[in-house]
Amino acid sequence: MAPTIYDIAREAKVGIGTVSRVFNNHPSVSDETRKRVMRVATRMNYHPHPLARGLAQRRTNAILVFVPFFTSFFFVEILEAVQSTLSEVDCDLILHGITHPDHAEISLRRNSFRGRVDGILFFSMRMPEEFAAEYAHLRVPVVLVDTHDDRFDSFSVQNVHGGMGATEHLIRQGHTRIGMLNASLDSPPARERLAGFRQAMRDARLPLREEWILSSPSGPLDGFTKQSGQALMKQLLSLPRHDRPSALVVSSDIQAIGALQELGQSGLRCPDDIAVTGFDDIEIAAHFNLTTIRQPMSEMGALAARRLLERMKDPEIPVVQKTFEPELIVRGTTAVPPVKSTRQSRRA
Amino acid sequence: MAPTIYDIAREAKVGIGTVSRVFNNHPSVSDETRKRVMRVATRMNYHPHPLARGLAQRRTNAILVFVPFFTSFFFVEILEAVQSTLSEVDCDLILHGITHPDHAEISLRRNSFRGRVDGILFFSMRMPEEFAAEYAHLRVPVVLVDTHDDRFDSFSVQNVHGGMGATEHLIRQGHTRIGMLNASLDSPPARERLAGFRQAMRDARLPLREEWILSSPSGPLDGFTKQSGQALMKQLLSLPRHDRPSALVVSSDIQAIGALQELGQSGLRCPDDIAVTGFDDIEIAAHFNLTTIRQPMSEMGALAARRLLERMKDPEIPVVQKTFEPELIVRGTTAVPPVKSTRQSRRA
DNA sequence: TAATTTTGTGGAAGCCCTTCCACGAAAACT
DNA sequence: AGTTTTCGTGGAAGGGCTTCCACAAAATTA
Repeated sequence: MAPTIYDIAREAKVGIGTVSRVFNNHPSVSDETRKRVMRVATRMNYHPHPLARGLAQRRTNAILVFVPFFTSFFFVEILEAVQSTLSEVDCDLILHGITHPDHAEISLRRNSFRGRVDGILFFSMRMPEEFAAEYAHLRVPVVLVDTHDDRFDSFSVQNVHGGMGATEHLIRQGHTRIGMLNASLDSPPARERLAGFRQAMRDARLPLREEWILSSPSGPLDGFTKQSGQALMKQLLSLPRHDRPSALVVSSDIQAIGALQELGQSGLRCPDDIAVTGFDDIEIAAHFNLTTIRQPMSEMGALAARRLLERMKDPEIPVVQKTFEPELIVRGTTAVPPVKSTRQSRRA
Repeated sequence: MAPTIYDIAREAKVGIGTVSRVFNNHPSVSDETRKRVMRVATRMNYHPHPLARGLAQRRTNAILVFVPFFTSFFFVEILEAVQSTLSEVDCDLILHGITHPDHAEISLRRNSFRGRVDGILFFSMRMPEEFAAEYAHLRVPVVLVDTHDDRFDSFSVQNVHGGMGATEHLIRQGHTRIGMLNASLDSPPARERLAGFRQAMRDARLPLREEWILSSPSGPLDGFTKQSGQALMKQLLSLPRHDRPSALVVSSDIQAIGALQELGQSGLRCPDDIAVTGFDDIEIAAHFNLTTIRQPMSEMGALAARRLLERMKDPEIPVVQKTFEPELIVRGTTAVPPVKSTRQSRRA
């Protein structure tokens, strides 16, 4: 069997405490002893048992990450950032990919209570109240990203500004007849993006045409789907030609892509007939040449992970709520009509 | 603090052994006692400590998954499949996303030795020999996916057949002047795909023009990158116009996309000037309308996870090497020139 | 030189479980 | 009736570590 600390102690002719101290970089071990222990440990291929260590130290060196699998696009980027931050402190990442928001609860219940992990990183979903209350009360280190709760640190993007930014961009392009295709209003981000849109329109004294402001019904993924985008666009195109907007703010890239497809199938062109903006800047947005609002997912992931580590060190630090400014990424779907964009040459 | 088994035993007026038995569904506990213990446990919100349990049972209920982040495209799909399989048995997934193949070694060294996990799932990378030997010797349950080693169970796609399939498809389309843009020959899959290409060409008695068979130099990701595809295409296009192939088998989608971009920038059209096939069927392949060879990643992930669980139950079961037949997905980049494909309408 | 402080070390106790052995009571047998 | 088997249970031992207290030896101070 694998050697234990006792084996090393015996071989190196020291006490077990000393071996432990060597492996924890405790200062009060003489250089000579330390070297001797290390030599024996290397020879015997000794590695401290993580579970035993965790049990004794009352920590696990692992955090639980809840990500929705269905937002597969940024989530890779996020995970990458999170992991690279965690690896600096040798902390494991236990992944719980949630395929349906309701599963989050089950997943939380089964895991996470006591000692399994030292902290939780929770992405893009609302944490069920039962757990939120429990965690807040027990001071379990929890950090939220792309979602919000007063009781926990949270990192999210300024959705209102994003909605405004997209709208203002279209206005600057000369559009005055602007509509919005939104996800379900059940989703806080969707509501915020809509608020930004309305605000920008009001600020520019442009008319808000309610029949141009369409939202998904509540449904899977709160309507952040290609199907939803396609359906909403179809609904919009049922309006008579002369009574359509010339530009649309869409509440997510994935919906925008659905909308673009519908547009294409109706023989309409983007941006010539209708300009479109997305939201998120997911990987394929660039390939669709989609103007969009970028969320700094990677940055948010890294900062959130770092924050979680701090909170694990000291659970009493005050809660912070940080918001990020989204960034407008201008591409072909909002090119000013007269100027021919270069996207024509970029096809496969 | 959180209640322990002792607290429950005291409250329920039973011994600790009994409490433990209740939580492990041990049969020899009377119904009455079981109920009483459960009632107390629920009231006190008791949950067994996973680390203590792991230490005592000598297992962790966790497996380590190594995935290359750089293949971000399928990896989401894989993880989803793996996790859904694991969740059936309440096993945790510790994720090690590798950003660079060399990191795998560091990651393996730090983790995985002894008790941290019960098994390892290793994707798409060659396992460093040092560990392979160690694991094989110690009978650590290891399952490989999209990579191969005689000492471990492995699940991978028939790359040779994939290469042949792509080539044969082009031949059926009427192409006779066919080349290949390959990743680095350091990579076994790259070599196998090339072998398939050569085989198909030989079978069809078509000439193999070595100057049309280009491979990436060894480098980052073994040349499975957009940059590599772009560079190889550029190199190919440096041939005089009349001396170019009319179709190219490319060893991965990501390279194919790079190649297509280069093609576009040179004012050439696909498939009219040069037809292209990819490999993998990553998410964006569909958006590029890329004909490709699909790997059943999700299926492989699920089967691999299941196999790992079996091996964890019984490490002595014989090693199996399963290969999957890849599937040809025909799209626009190999459309027969005369027939106008529908992809023209599908743009944004 | 004696008294004090510092340095390095050993190992018991404790972290929270599981598992096994022992044992009394009840049930099933002579 | 006594004897054997079964059932349900208690709790010690053990899993491999950390941490703290005690203590001897060495270094410092008076």
